[in-house]
Amino acid sequence: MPGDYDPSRFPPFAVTVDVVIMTMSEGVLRVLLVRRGEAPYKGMWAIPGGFKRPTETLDEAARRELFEETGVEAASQLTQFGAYGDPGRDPRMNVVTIAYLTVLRDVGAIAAGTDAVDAALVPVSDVLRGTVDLAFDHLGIVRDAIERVRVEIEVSGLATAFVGGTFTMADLRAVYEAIWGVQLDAANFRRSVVAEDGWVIPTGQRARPGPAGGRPAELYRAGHAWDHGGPIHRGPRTEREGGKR
Amino acid sequence: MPGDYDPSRFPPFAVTVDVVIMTMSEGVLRVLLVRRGEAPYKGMWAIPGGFKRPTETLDEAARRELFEETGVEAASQLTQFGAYGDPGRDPRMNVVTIAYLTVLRDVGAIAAGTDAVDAALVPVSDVLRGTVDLAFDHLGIVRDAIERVRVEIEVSGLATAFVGGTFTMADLRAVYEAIWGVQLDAANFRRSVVAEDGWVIPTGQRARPGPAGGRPAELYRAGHAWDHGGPIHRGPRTEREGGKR
DNA sequence: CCAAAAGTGTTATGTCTACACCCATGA
DNA sequence: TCATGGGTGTAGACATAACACTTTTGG
Repeated sequence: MPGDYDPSRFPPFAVTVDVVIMTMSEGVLRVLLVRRGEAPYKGMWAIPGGFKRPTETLDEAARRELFEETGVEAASQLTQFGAYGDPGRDPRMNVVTIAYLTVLRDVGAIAAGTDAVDAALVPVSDVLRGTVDLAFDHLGIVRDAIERVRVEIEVSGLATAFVGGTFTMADLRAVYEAIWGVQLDAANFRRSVVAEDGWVIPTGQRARPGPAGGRPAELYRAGHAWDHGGPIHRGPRTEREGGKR
Repeated sequence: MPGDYDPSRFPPFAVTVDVVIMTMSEGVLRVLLVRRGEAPYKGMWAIPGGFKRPTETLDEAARRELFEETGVEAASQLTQFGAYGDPGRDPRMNVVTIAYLTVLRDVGAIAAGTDAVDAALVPVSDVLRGTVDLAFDHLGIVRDAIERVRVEIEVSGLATAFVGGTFTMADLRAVYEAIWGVQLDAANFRRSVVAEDGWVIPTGQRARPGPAGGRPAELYRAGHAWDHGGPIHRGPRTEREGGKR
């Protein structure tokens, strides 16, 4: 190992940054995919990304790529979740990619605006089921991103990134239900969130009910306590395989 | 962004893999550091690592580096936790490093055996306090590794990696207490661990008490349930800054 | 016998869950 | 007024924490 360390003779790699952009619309979790215009994997769907520049940090590269793809300046909530460097993952050369995850709301209009290449918000269930084929090892990257999201909404404030600046309890609850694939009791959900100050701040305004009527829901803003973990936790070790009870 | 994607003209990087090796001895959490023999940062402490080869995966590179440094074949429990690529983090060239974390027991003799360069098991408290200066951005990498360990022992079976093949309840409890910096009730700790099958398996043997006497403790082996999270959890949201109560 | 450490029992307190019930709105 | 969804109350199940107590060893 000491003799290996020769700076003049190291194997060169290309380093890229890929960004998994997630959003929720129509009650389902979706991922932003772009259609590739060149070989390899021409015409297939892929997650947006590009080369890291030597003068920027990895985080800066991710932020730049996100901006170039969507026009969104998401300085916060851009979290690195993995590195991928299997030989042959890019048929042309040795590429190591650093994968980032971010959550946007109202990405629909943005995605439609990037007309240089085709872009779409694909339900993650379709990706996981294999309905859409992804280029490179991007299927594995998206899979890891989903898993990360499932954890992050529990231990960080990621849940509020899915909803707008103001939201109802039902909006917020729908995020947890869609991502965890569970059904939560509306009453207990509300209690958990309102139990402590800092999670949500009532605005005094009301959302107007849907076409079927119903009591108008209170509108909240996200509080400051989400940085240290969310108020909602996954059911107490239910249905763990191998457990006794 | 479409025009950028020219394979013949990409910025080359060196890609390395660094391994943070942690262990517990004398009741304190320690990290394995090696002393650098060449410039830059000659004579300073650093975490072991080396170049990724184009023919191997990142995980394989980490496993190989670990083996070359310690002679240990740790096929499992080698988890990637971050990528670091700030410009200038290596003064000679553009280097992106992928950081891995592993936990070993009885690394003392191993570390002493690597006589090519100086190696030491340094208490992480010393590293965090800045008592030892680390090369490159390795201080930040170790900091991130500690934080990862604190989370992993709660949500995965990492705690058992710190103890031997057989261990007492006190051994296991000491791991949580040292890493979280808390004091746990021995009685309640025991109950939580034996509450469900799968965490620990009694061997029927006893550990012999210390010089001051005391009842000999039962010896256990680790069960199979640790893959899906440990039985011990951090106190219920105590001392969160900004909370109400 | 005494000190020390392991292990058990017990009880108070807190948290989670299910579900009954009331409130406010559109049609 | 009815249907629909929002919001509140509450009793039982369950989990946690604190600590007294018993057991088993070395001196």
